[in-house]
Amino acid sequence: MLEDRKLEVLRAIVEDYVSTNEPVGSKALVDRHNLGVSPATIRNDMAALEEEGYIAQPHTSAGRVPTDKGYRLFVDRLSSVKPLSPAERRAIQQFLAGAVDLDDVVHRTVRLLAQLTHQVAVVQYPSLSRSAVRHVELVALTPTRLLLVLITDTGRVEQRVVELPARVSEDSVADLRTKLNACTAGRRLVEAPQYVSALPDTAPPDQRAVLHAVVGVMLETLLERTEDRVVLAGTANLTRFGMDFPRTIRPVLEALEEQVVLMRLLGEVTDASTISVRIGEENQYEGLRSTSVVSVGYGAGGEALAGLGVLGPTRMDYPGTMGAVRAVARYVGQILAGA
Amino acid sequence: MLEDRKLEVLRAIVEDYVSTNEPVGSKALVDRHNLGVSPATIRNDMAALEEEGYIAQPHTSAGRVPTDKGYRLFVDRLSSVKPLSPAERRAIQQFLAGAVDLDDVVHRTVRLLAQLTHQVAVVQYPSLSRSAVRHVELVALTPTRLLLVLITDTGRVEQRVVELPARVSEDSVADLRTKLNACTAGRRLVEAPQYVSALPDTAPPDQRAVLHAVVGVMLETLLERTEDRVVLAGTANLTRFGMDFPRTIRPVLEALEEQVVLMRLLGEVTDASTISVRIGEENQYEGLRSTSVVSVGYGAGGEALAGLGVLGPTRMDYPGTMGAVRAVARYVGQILAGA
DNA sequence: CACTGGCACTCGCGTTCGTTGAGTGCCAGA
DNA sequence: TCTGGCACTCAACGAACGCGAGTGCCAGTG
Repeated sequence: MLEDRKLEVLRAIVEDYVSTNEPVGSKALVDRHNLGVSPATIRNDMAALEEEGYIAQPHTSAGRVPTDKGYRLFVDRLSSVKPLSPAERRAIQQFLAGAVDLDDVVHRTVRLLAQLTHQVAVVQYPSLSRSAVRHVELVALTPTRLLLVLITDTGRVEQRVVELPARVSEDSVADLRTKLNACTAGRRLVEAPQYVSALPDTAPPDQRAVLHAVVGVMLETLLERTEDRVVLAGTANLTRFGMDFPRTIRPVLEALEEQVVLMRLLGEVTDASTISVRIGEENQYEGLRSTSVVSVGYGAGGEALAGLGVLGPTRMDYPGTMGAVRAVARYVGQILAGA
Repeated sequence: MLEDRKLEVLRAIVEDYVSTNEPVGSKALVDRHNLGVSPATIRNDMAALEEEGYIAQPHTSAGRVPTDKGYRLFVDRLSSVKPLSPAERRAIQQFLAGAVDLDDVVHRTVRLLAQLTHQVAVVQYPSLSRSAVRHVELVALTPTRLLLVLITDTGRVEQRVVELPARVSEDSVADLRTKLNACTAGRRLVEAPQYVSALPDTAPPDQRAVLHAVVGVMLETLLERTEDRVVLAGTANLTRFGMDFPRTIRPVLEALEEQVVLMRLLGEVTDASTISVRIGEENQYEGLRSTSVVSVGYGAGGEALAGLGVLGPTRMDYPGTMGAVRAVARYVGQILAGA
């Protein structure tokens, strides 16, 4: 009974604080939510909650504000993901359906997510390492220069120029192309290197040098840039924080410029069905200690190819944000599966 | 004589204000620059400059601040582009030389520019419309689906999926590929459509439908997305404005999210040798009225393929910024010419 | 005629200081 | 276990005020 009400009070505090952005006091609490008790009673509960570290007061004689720990409890036990309205779903579907290629899908997604959540949205390109080779193309630019184009089953295209140690004929380019495709098509990108690197040994001696060059670049493409690209949108939403400027927003903007940091925000996501929420201090990166990150994996099938999510103040509408993130991830998955 | 000194005073005001970010008064002026006259004399000059609209005072009994018109005069007549130090040049060259492909060049460039100028940097991808077709590749994904890959002489690669109305054999794909290349290779992208669109008429009737589909997508690729991609970096530098938060930075961040606005910032650039400076109110877009944009064209040869530049407060180190922008544009041009 | 020193004036900024009011903790009583 | 009452705390607000940087104007001088 007592425990139950305390949790109810915490939920009320989180909800009020999120919507008003002002510390919430005992009086306001009983007014807005019809708990059947007096302010004094609530005050006792609040004192207990503070004792346990779920809420805090910015200064004496101010209302209470949820702590990171408080939000955590709220997310884990007091809230459920809020589904989107049918109208919103329809809008998402229509917006994403208009995309013409992978680039377009990703860019549309990130903008959509930013608009939907009014926060900073981050979308990772379907990662090379988890997708498979659909086709390898070799194009002779000059007799000693090839363009290697790698196409994955997620529609991603990587290209590299290969400088050759010797001239090659159109025929041997075609031969090379066939060989490369034979040993990589359909393979996961993580597996591909072992097959590719064995290639030069099987070739006639006069082709080895050329093959080596091509294989070298191919391996480089497969390994080096396995998961680099991230797109973001909605940074203007950062200004909606009621927060003080340089101390808070500056480091966040700086963090968002670091590809590495962004990747790590989403990188740990592997499961397409569970939504990950990292709140305030739970974030690794120091500049993001005052923000929360809601992310989820997405992909064509059941397994996640990459992550997407949003970043906002810890004072965030978690149920709504989680709903939007989940919905967008699903629709993107559908689009990718269809394409 | 009098005119000369007035201009000197204006220059001094701009320089002091840029470096201190505080309205500059007559006393401080004679102290810091050794003009051989008394503060009272300067005051007269300042009154005249204010009368003519080159400077203004934020409020009575404060020092003077340059107006947009003042900065304009400063840029046009009182300053010269400041060349970079040899060390900086070396750093630029080394940093850019490490790039592996066009994407990498662009991303490195934008980060470099942001770091060099401590401002928001914007770099446009070499525009499709001004570059030429190097190669067209067709890849059969399934019997009724082709991947069209368009490679330009600037290293840019565009790809599209083509859904075919009928099954095609490998042979006819090869045939198609040859035809497409024959009629487009080496042509400017702006010229290409007229050659491509004539293609279906010359083909045997049984190929027409397929050819139509391919040509349709090809034209779409050539026309629709002629100049879309822009990359930016250094938004965190916006926080270095001493400015008040929501009123100033918010609209700027919003503007920077609009691809269209960004494109227009650089879009007018056509000449690779002259640096364009747009100051405050000179900007078309309303949200950027408190900022200045320094931009220049860049390209492999003499002619500009695209633009790059930086955006910052009107209170900006124009000579230094112009120097950095110009230098970076040159080196990028070299890299592109070499690749 | 251009420049200078002097002087009165303006006004933003920072400080101080009192007031206000929301919110709290605690306690005695139902 | 809850409630009403009460004294206390303290951030926020606003008025008052002195400071000082900076100005405009003017009479005087080479």
